[in-house]
Amino acid sequence: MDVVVIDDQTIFRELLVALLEAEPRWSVTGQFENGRAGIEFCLKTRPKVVVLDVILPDMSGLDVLRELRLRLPRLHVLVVTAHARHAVVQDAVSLGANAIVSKAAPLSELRLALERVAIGGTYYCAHCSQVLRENALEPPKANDLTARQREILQRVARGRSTKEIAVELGLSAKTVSNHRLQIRQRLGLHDVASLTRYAVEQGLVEPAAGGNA
Amino acid sequence: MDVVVIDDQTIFRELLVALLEAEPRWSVTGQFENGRAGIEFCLKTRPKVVVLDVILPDMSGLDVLRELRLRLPRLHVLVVTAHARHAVVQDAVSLGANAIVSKAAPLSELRLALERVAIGGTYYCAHCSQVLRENALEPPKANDLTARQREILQRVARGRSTKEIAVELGLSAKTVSNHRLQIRQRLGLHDVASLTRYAVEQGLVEPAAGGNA
DNA sequence: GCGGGTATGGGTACAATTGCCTATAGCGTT
DNA sequence: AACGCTATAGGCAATTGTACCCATACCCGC
Repeated sequence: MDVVVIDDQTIFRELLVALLEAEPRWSVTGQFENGRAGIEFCLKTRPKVVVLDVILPDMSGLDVLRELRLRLPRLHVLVVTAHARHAVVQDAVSLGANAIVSKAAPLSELRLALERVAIGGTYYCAHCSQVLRENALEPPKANDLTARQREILQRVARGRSTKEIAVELGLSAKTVSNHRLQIRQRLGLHDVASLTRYAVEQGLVEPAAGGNA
Repeated sequence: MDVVVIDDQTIFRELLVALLEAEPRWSVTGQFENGRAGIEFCLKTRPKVVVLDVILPDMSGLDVLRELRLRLPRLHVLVVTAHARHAVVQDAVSLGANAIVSKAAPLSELRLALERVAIGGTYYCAHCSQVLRENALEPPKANDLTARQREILQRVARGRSTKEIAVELGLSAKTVSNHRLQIRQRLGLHDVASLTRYAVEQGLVEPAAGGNA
């Protein structure tokens, strides 16, 4: 069974390839550390299975997945991810990943997922299943913020004080304070540092500390 | 040769263990996904070599390294890191890591590093050597932080309060408070949000908020 | 219309951070 | 030996953020 591995962590990638090559059932025809080269190779050689990491240097693994789905609909894609966050898992499934496994899952789950996708099945690792269930149960806005809240959060993550935000937005300091409380409760993050990292992750602010004071 | 592996990415860890166990020269006596359990095991069993990841859920791999160095000076530690940033590489070397290998390096470098540390040698992967040379050439920048300050900053960026940090490091809350003041003055960043983004940029913490399962 | 969520404001009390001062001890450099 | 830097620790006052409570007003869907 032909397999292509796309992951930028070379050691991880080579370890995985070694594992696969050790079993006669698998044959790794190509391994790549960026999305573009991996896509080109898949278009040319049409492997049966692709093991795809989410974090790649040139593009997101989810973008790779989208492109592969468009041009090779019958390809089986197993997504592996270091950070099995809600948004990532949900997006991967929505984009048609046949399987998704967290790198924090035991190796046995990865093996199982490989066998499943090889025969056209699907597999979601235990943690990802949990995430999917939570997403399905809770209305989609569960971990989403309103536009106003994002506006506030963005400024909090830029280091603005409650007063400054109030002036910038023409509000009472009390209103901003209440918004901040709402945000913290909704996200379950009760300190500025965690809120900031969340904002960085969501792309609301750039990690660069300087330059935008 | 007894080896202990400490890495929170289970799949990576198990792949590495499988690789080591496949060679009679190596014997993996324990594998752990957090720093505390790994340290306890090392203190009890005194292995020859520890393969240590920098990113761990409970504490930084560099903190683990410091503690292991204090209590088991003859232990050989091979540090592996997903983000081979300047500060991380420099700190690892300063703390006495016998080898440091980026996860982006080829597997062959990891094997080589293992063989070197097994006989008491050292090894720095190509990229890490490059980083070390650059650090050596450039005089320490004015806005660089001391190891202690980075340790504090890392915890601040993880959302820890001054009190919590004091308890974690066994210091007075006042000392931590003074360190925080020093850090803010040196970086010219006078709020937690900016400090957090700086820490994210420097690779001291991951942007992921909350538990990064 | 009525309930739910959002946006807007206020009050109050407590916890935490901040800014600035002091001081001692260790460590390496000159 | 003297100096500078770091790490340690304390005091004190002001500011800020937090966690609760409350109210009004708007809009949307049932």
